[in-house]
Amino acid sequence: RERKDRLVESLLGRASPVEAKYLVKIMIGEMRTGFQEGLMELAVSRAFSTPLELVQKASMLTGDIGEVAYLLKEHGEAALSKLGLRLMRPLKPMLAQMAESPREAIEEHGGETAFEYKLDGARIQIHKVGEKVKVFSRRLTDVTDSLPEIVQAVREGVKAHEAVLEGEVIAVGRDGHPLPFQHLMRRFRRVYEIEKMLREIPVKLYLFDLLYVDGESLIDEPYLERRNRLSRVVEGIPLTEQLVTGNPAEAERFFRKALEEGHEGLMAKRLDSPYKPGVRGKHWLKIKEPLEPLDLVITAAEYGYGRRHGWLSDYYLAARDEETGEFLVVGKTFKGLTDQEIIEMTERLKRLAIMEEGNRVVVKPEIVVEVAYNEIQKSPKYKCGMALRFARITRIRDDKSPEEVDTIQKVRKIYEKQFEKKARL
DNA sequence: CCTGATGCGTC
DNA sequence: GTCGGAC
DNA sequence: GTCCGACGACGCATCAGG
Repeated sequence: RERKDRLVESLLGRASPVEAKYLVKIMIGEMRTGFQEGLMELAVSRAFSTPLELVQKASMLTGDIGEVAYLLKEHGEAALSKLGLRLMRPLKPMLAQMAESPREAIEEHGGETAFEYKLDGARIQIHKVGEKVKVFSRRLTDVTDSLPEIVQAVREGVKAHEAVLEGEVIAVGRDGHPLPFQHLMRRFRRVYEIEKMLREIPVKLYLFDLLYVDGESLIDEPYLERRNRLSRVVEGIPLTEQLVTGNPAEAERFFRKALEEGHEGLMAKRLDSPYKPGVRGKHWLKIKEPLEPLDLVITAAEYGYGRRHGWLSDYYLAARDEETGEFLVVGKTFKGLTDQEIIEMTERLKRLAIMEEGNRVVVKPEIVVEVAYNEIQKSPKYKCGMALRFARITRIRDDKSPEEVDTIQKVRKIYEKQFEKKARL
């Protein structure tokens, strides 16, 4: 510790003020310069006089802009052009945009599309060469060791010598129903006691894409072709439930069925779309449905950072306990308000301030907001034992008084209702 | 050796 | 992961 | 349309400090 202190001290001592500022920013990992991978790709493209598209493509394929720059410097443009999908080296996953409804997805995709169940788990990319299997997470970290049963399933169920596959891993209960997402997290990046947890929380793989098989890259093949090849290459590993349709009513029924079975919603995939690594576009759409909105009261707020400096932009949301009359926090959010609304909210909250400690201002419970969210999780952090997942403000309810906000008892009822569709540990 | 805080990844 | 804002 | 930063919930690993 002392050695570290001294090293940092001497480094900063030798730096100019501006250098010191950025050294500290690097050390604490808060750059906030607006400079991220997008601009870096542009910079690399200019530095080596290489077309931007080529740099972007290579960046997506390797998932590593540093490596792209290195390749360009050492081997030139030719090395990038012949860069393809490489076994045991993960590529960035293709991402989806939001859509409101199955109908909207059908229209966006030109009259017909492929719907798949969207499972509430973790995305994985699997590389197989013979008996050797590697499993990568969404951000391309190697999670092979945490998921031995997935490795085993792939060895047994993928009937190809070489393959790159994508799927979702979820935690499942004894009845086969999905467990809430938080249980999966107990398995996902675990290094210790893997064997013990393996029995406690079983995980299950559902495959949905095939990017490479026995020497052949499929990423430029259309979705339907990849999906067909996938179904022919696996045995005994389930694929995500799928329905190809142009009928909005049929699609809507499929959506309801997915939700009824405890899943998150649907994906809609354009039938002729190639696999575009790292791209969040309209080829893939995700459709979810929030739970019934809650009216909650703001009991405290925190000052924001960066562009939100000086504004109370992060709000504690509370429900009323009808037994004690107390307001109990069920989550925090900074999402949903526009800059203008945050400024106005800051003024109102300052007038209601009761106590200020550090970055946090405790306020008189008075301002009521409507809040959307996707799940109620069991919480080790909040007193009431529950927390909203992905909470965001959808409306300021100036027509409601704090006495009229929803109760903890109602929140608990919604929490319990989730287990009609999901498994319990 | 144990515990609470922090870091980092999943969503 | 969601959302609003900048370009 | 795309990128970016503003930060939410968990849970495990790791670290600092008693």
